[in-house]
Amino acid sequence: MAADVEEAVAAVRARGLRLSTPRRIVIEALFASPDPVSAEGIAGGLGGRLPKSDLTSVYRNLEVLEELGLVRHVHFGHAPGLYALASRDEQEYVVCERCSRHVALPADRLKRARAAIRDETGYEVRFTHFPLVGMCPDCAAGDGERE
Amino acid sequence: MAADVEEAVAAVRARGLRLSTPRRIVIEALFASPDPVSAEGIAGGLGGRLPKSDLTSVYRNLEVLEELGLVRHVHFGHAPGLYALASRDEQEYVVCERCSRHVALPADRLKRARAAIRDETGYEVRFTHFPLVGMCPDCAAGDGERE
DNA sequence: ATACTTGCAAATGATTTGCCAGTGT
DNA sequence: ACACTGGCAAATCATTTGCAAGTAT
Repeated sequence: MAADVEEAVAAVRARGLRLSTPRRIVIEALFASPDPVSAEGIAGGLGGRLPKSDLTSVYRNLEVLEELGLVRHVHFGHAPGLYALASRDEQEYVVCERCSRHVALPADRLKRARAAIRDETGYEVRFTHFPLVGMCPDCAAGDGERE
Repeated sequence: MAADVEEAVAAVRARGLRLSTPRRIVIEALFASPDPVSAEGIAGGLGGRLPKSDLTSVYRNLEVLEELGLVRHVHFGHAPGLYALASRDEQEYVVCERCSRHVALPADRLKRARAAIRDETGYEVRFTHFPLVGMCPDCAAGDGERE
């Protein structure tokens, strides 16, 4: 479901939405970023790789695309939300709250943890929208780095 | 470590800090709330139970008390941060991202999940500062409620 | 007396909303 | 043509910062 820009564009049209230039740029930006990007990053044109756009429109388009199920966003700690293609963001994240280094994990890598949480709480959790937070091995070992 | 207001006051003094009226009120508010409260809740006097205070001072005092290790705060989804006594907040939380219902868990209840995550990622995670997010049994069953 | 604190105003950062002009279909 | 969008300014929300006046020790 939406493996490239044209497919995403088609999905947008299929829902009766229009395809304006700013909207197309947002879509392209998402396909151009291997990692989740902030709205500001997209508005800034990914640092020159794409035309800049209005930040408000970027937010509004991300919202629309998220409703369509094409986009999703993650919150790393207190940082601004980061957006990514839903098709690509089947990953879960763990962030270090000391050095803010983060690791992306394939979808079912934390199956065991999820099952343990389900057993204990009844909740079906995911670490996609709000990632796991903790200490990375280095910071836990005592020597914090970065940030 | 700080089981009642006077002990907390003593801890503050022991670190060479002054004990002003606003600061004492923040401490009392934290002891008076069984659940985590927002800065605004404290400034509002917990709805009449305590004198109101200036929101800025509340934030500043919470910050100081957090540095002393007396206080800690949790982020439930996008909601404002909630503050609680560190001695009481050895709990971890699971929130439902649909109905926002949450459950507090005793400190070691998620031991297994934490261990699984440590095995898979090397990270030592805790669900105290940023809680677990997922779907509660009811919402997962299809019938969302509240909010 | 002298730092530490307060309280009010103003700044900040992320995101949203209002509103009217612009434009895709 | 007409509803959907864009862009810019202004609003919001939670939190922080500046700074002069107040006060605990």
